[in-house]
Amino acid sequence: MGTKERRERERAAREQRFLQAARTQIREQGLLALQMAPVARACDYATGTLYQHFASKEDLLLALCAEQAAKRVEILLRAGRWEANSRDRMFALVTGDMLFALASPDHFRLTQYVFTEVVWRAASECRRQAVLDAHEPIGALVGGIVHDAISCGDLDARGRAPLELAIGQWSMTIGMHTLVHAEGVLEFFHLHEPYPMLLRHVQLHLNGLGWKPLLDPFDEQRLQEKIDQVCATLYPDLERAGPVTIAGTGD
Amino acid sequence: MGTKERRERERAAREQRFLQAARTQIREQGLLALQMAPVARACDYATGTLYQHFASKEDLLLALCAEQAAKRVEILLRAGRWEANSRDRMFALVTGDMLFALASPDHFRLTQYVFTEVVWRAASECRRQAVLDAHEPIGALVGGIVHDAISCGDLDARGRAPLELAIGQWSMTIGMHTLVHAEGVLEFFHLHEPYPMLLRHVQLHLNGLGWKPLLDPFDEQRLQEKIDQVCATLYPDLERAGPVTIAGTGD
DNA sequence: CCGGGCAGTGAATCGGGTTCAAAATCCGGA
DNA sequence: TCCGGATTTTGAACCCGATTCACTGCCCGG
Repeated sequence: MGTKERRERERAAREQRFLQAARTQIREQGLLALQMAPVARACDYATGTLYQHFASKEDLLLALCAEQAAKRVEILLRAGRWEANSRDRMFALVTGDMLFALASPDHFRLTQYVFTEVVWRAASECRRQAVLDAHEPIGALVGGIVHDAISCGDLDARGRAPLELAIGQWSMTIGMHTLVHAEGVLEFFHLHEPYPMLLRHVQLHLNGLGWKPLLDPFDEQRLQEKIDQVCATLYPDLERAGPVTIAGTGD
Repeated sequence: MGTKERRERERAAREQRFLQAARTQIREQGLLALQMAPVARACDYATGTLYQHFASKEDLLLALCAEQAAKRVEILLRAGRWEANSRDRMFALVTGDMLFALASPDHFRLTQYVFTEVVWRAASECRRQAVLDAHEPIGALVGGIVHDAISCGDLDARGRAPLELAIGQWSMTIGMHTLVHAEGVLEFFHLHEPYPMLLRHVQLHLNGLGWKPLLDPFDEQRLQEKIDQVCATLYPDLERAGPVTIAGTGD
């Protein structure tokens, strides 16, 4: 009988509705104002029902994070599938991440919050695992690109594992997301256009690794072309207000 | 009369006691378990008195963050004063930050939490400003080092402002702190010894910038010497369990 | 020595996450 | 179709802890 199965499906659908409602509430009122009862009410369920899906408020936040992470992964996988040299694919990965961050600022605010000791600890073990699992493909993807680079001679591993070589890019990207969302910090130091700077520094770092073919990221023209190419080829759907421009005056 | 002045001094002293008590409570029970009433009680004051110093719990957290940031700045300033070439000073800065992070893991967990939208927004405006002000010297310091590098020819600015050139290092460092404190993430990707990797990637990035004198960070011997030199010269008091080692098998 | 004001107090208030006993619903078997 | 036990849903009550505020008593200038 398909009864059990149908139940299961309905339950999953309801969970989606809850997550959707939470997302809406966060978008409209901010993370700070998220409350459990209104989320349940918005879906025409009692508070208690919500707790059959999520062990706590933090648990719900992790679930939200995992769900959005899946979307992010989907974007990033495009870079992995791209028919281009290894360096361009690695760069495309960071670019995709940047575009996703610009398109979904809420996701990174949430992620930042979720990985905080206080929140992380307050969620259930299995939910934590789900968040990690949701991010796993990114590691595999990055590892794969580095591996390709090494085996085709674009990159000399110097005896290091793929992820050890990629962690510089990774932490730089995460750090920039953090800075962008740390309200007031960049303005305080008179820094603007953080993401274009990230792209430039990623190229610098790739050069430092000796990842061929080298590219001079201070050659505005070349760098801009590269970015435009990646955006147009892989992420035509993610360009919002306008294209990303490297420009900047440096004054 | 000195009455007003004395009052002021006593008030400041009390604030210190509150912060100290909060720090102790966090160290012993974790950030999650911090409660206002016990902090007040621990200092033999009523809850209400605590609120004469801090507008909210989050406000207290920001104050704690600002206070610890001052300590961090103190450490980092050593790198600025060091009689060494610009590149070594920049590297020493990141190394100092790493040592401070290892010595005060609580500080970075707190900082990560504090810069979160939810917490940041829940603190008072002037407290937020105080946190930013506490970090300002770091920007000045970094800017100064980059500036020196440019003017003595170690680094070609290519028309960029000092902080625009340093933001790569900065975001990489922040990102690594974030990764280190995101429980379970590094283990999940089988990455160990994050800070040695950070130091290596910082050197790689400096090479990418063409910041002279270049150094091959895959030359274990050389890199280790550099690290040892910095630690011994500038941070002899911060080496805890043992020296930082680059080693790593790369398998 | 007196009185006004100012800091300190901690019990009461308030808000919101979480629980759980009762009510409703479902479902397989007669 | 109807019945009774199992399962799910409900939402008001509970609990915890941050925050407030009416009251207390101390300090200081006159």
